Amino acid sequence: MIELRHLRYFITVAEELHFGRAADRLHMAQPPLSQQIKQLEIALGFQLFYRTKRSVQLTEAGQVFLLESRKLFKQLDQAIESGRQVSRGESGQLVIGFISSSAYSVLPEMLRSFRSQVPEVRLELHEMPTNEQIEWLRQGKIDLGILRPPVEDPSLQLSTILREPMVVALPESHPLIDQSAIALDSLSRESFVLFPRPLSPRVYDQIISLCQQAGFSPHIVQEAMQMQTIISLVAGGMGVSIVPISLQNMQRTGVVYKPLAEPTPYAEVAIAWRQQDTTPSLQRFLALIQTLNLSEA
Amino acid sequence: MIELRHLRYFITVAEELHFGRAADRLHMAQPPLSQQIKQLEIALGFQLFYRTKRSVQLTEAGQVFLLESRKLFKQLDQAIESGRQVSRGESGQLVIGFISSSAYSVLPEMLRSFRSQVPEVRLELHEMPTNEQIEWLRQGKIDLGILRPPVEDPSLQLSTILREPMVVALPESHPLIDQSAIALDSLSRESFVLFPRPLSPRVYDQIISLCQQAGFSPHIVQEAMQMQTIISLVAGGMGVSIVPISLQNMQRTGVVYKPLAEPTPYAEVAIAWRQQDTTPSLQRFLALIQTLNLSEA
DNA sequence: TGGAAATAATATCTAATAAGTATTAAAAAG
DNA sequence: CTTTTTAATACTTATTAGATATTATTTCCA
Repeated sequence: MIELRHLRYFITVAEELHFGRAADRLHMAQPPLSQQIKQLEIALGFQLFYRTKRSVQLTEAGQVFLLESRKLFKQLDQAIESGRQVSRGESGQLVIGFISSSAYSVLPEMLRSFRSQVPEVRLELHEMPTNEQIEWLRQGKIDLGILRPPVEDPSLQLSTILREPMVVALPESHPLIDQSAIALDSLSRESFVLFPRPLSPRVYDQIISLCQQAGFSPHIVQEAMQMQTIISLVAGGMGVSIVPISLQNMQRTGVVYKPLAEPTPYAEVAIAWRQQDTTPSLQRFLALIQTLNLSEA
Repeated sequence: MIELRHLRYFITVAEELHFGRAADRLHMAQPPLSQQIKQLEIALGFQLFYRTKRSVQLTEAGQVFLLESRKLFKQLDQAIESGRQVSRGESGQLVIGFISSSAYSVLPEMLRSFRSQVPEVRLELHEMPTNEQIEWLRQGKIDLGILRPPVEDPSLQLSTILREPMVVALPESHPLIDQSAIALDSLSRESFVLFPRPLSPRVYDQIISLCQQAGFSPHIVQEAMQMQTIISLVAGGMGVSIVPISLQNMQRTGVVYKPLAEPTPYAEVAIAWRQQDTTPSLQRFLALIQTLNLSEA
């Protein structure tokens, strides 16, 4: 079996063209050097040197193999170097999952500052709902999730990065449009467009419970996975909705957002990652998020 | 000291993500495998795996190093293969870059004699200007360049193979055609067709400077990358030019070549190759060129 | 829960093999 | 023709890769 030792020895002998001197340079005796070179020649299947009893010369094949061997060591050095760089977090990649609504709030700011401060790390982004993110985090398919709490899984670590108030989204033709704040009970006869409960059970239940307190059960005419879709449905007059305030950033025409008259529920956004997962890229991302004030985004 | 053994073991463990199974595949016991991997990590200076007591995962650095390690073995195989080929006398190929004008001077003779004396080496030829050849030599895309000095790069070796006088190229309808030699100042009102300076700054500057000495700055109406094109433009009456004498071999009708009355500048042609590059094919080519007398070509 | 199974690490021992020593054979130098 | 140089061979020693036995956790399942 060929080992790097063989190549190191070969290169030295090829440079010295003298077994004795090469052995000196390698801090070893001459006979084992001869043996190792012979071993290499047998493994390769061709002669590296023309030897007489007194002199040593490279064969043509030996010349070619010398160049290739040197290249090999260069490449090894480079492999080690790039490994070290990655281990120091000076390059590498970070795979991130995010909920669609975060694209209108925290995500842009996070990406911008990571890009500018850690440009050597490649980012890969996947839009997906919270429950799917949890699964992908477990399987190691993503390194970081931007999602809505709660997350029960104890192997995942969680940090809340944003608490945003919920607002009412109305079609611009709606009669309540002139009010500065909407009382919930004025919506008791309205059709509601909401996200499916599994997407964010906590926020969903908050909304339902608020309506209950206002004395009615909301009439849900349509569910949609994506916040964008919900907003589009509202714009199309399908109904009203209650959504996180950051959706305002979408600038969708045909929709007007109004604060609630009642004490507002808050929708939280958190980041989640595997507890044991300590890739340098991730560490840097987490450290950077600490420094950001995302609540205004 | 890192050995290929370490890399073989690492690759297997990385593929199995399981020390026990990896050890099986390697026909060895699990403990020494753990030890060798640990040894490798110490030598590299970074972790390759995240290990818990029960599971193994590649670190980011490990992922990078895995790819690099595989490349390394591929390159080793290739090194062995090309060594074997050479040893069987099926020695590979020689890739040559050449300036277009050499096709009318040194190149044909070089190729003919190499072909006849070293038929087992395949030749690959690329026509390209000097500056491009230098780049390709550096990148190892060509093994030998036939080009115009100067070449500054210290990693390249140079040998001049031809010094040829420059002559004036005139359209055959030109009034000066009856003169046996052309005095430069008689061209002060002429339109010139020349190559772009970067192609051969030394020759270009020589021409300009000669004109200056004759008391005028040449009026350059057209530049062309290829000497053939320049000659065609002259034949078409676009202007006159000053070109290496070997262009006569082109036998282009409609053009007449006349020596200069002034002391002639010489255009040199040289061969260049990587200093450390000593493939047998190249060596033979270089040796052969020594034996040729190209100055008459 | 509690115990069995799985799994990587550690400690210790054995065997393979790399390296060393002594010597030989041949060639070159004087 | 002797001395010196040099690589190869034969044999011994030292190193270290690998094997065995065991341990410490963790996971899985009853």
